[in-house]
Amino acid sequence: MKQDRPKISDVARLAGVSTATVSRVISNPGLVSEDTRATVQEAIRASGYRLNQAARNLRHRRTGGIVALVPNLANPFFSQILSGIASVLGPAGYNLLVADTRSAGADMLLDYAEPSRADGLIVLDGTLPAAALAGRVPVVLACEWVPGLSAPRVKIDNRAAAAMAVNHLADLGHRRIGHVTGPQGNVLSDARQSGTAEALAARGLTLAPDAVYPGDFSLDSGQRAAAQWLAQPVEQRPTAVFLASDEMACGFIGEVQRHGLHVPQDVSVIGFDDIELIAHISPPLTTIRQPRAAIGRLAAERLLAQLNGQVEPDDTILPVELVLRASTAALLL
Amino acid sequence: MKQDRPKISDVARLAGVSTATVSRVISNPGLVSEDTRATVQEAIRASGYRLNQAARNLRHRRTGGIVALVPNLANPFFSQILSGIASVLGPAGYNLLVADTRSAGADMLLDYAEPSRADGLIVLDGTLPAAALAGRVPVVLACEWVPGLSAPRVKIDNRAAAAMAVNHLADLGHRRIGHVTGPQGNVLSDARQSGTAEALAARGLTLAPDAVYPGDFSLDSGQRAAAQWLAQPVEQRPTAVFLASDEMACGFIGEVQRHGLHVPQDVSVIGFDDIELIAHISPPLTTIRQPRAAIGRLAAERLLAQLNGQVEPDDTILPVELVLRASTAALLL
DNA sequence: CTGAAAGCGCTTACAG
DNA sequence: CTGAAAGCGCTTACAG
Repeated sequence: MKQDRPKISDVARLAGVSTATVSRVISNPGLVSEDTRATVQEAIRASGYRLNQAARNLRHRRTGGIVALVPNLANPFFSQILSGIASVLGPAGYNLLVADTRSAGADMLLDYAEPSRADGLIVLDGTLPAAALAGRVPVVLACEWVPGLSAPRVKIDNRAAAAMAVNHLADLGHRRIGHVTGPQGNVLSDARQSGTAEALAARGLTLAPDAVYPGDFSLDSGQRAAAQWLAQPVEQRPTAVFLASDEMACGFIGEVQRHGLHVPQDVSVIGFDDIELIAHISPPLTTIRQPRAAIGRLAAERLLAQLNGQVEPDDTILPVELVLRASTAALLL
Repeated sequence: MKQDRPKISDVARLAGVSTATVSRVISNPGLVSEDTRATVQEAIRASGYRLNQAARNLRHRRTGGIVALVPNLANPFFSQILSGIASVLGPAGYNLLVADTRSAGADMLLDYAEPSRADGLIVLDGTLPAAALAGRVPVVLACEWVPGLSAPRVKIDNRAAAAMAVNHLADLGHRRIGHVTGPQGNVLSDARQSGTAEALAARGLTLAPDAVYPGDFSLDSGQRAAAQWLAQPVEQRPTAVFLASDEMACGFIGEVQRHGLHVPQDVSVIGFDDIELIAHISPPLTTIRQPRAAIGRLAAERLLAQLNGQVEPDDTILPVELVLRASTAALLL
């Protein structure tokens, strides 16, 4: 299209040196004498030369890109993680490519795990097939993880986090405690549900089957869980509910309020994630905060470390935090 | 790293043909006889050959990537737009690269507008300098736009959308109508504020200076606006407020409720965007819906059209929709 | 229909 | 410290 883009040979001609020297001035100036360097730099300036990354990458047999595989790009939960990833990838000279695994086919995934496509992968979707990812470009798993795939993981302790939520409710005197789960087959759902059951058991309580409401992290599923809860007899239904995501908690509270009941008077509600908005709803939501930006940053750092040859397959577990707001209260006797 | 990745010459040797023929089988099979094609395809299969995109791109003088320049990746507003963009770019064989313009320096932006970095740009940040973007790779502006930069725009009619909001409030009998603005210097803020003033004027009402509250689209700024509103004398302050974003509306409502007042009884509130969550808060928020996924899809399509040589510098204006929920009500006399 | 050869724009041992 | 030359892995006019 543009024949005017100067290339390295144009600069070389202008400066009266070889292309090798120009290349050195660009990528390893220490190798070049001060005089030559100045001449070349002037020629670069004068010609308006800009490095062609694609050519350099081909030569280096790398792509300069890192792909983030996200289950659902439209879900705001991931935007802050991406933001964290971008904040370390950019300065390190890598492009961040994003792909939505829900809308991409299986063959697309294979393409993304191609060394010619990306130098590494940050996988945020635990439902991907391990086989498609194994033995290809370096991978880091963030938040979710792919069972059977050995790769560094950057995550929180979901069991312990769930226990934290449950203990908070139990500390407030609640004994009938319910749980709204994440989607079936999701590693996070499982971990949070077992964490819930274990924490209850540790306090002599049980997670009754009719106190477990199936959800899928979405607002709508939280609303449906509330409908189920509302349909139960008052003396049987949980007085406090731990939901595996803030979105669900938001949907739950909205539905409960729509039926004239009050949070936390009629039911205490605790969520998970600490997405920004839920601090501003009424009542502000008590929740477990996940350090999303930090997860993104660390995942990116782990991947860069791998690319630089450091081998560190250990998991990184980030701390969560109980954020107390107004949606939970002591059980009224 | 891996010496085992077969290249086109390996396949050629295996099939007993030239590399040119292999290349043709891959990218233009019609040019090759059926027999040869079968032999080559078998050799590809047997060798496990996969095309090296970087090399093809260098040869084609393209990168295969489109960069989306987002003001703030952590803001959920953009995730659905990105999702729309990704849904058309993927099938068209392009990678979606994302960059956060807030965290990237000015020189980084120049890099992104490099033909060696990306084949095109989707700009979602109207505050970027036109000079940095002009005369470089093809650009499409989405949502926001850069004044003075001539490029196709995919957006809504922000003035008309603001008028829609204001008219709804006026139809409910409100006469003192307030407005919480977006950030200073943002093209959307300006358009929505003038739309508000014009619509009021058209009905014989005015936008009083003390009924304009400065915001920046964020939750916190909505909360601050509410504090300002609460500090005004009851008989002077607006009975209805139009906020330039849902996040601000959410912050506004939360603060008003925290002070014991009720929405919409004490003040009607209408937002902008229709982000998912605000349908589930109490009261559910009346708002103006922006078709975010469609904006993303269309922006991507316009860009692909440009890349294919179609010239169409016209703007695409997408329709908005008034979504009636419970946060607005008739003025009580 | 097929092949030899040049070239996309860089980088880097290898000499000197 | 610098240059000539090969090569990263493809594609595509040009011949035949």
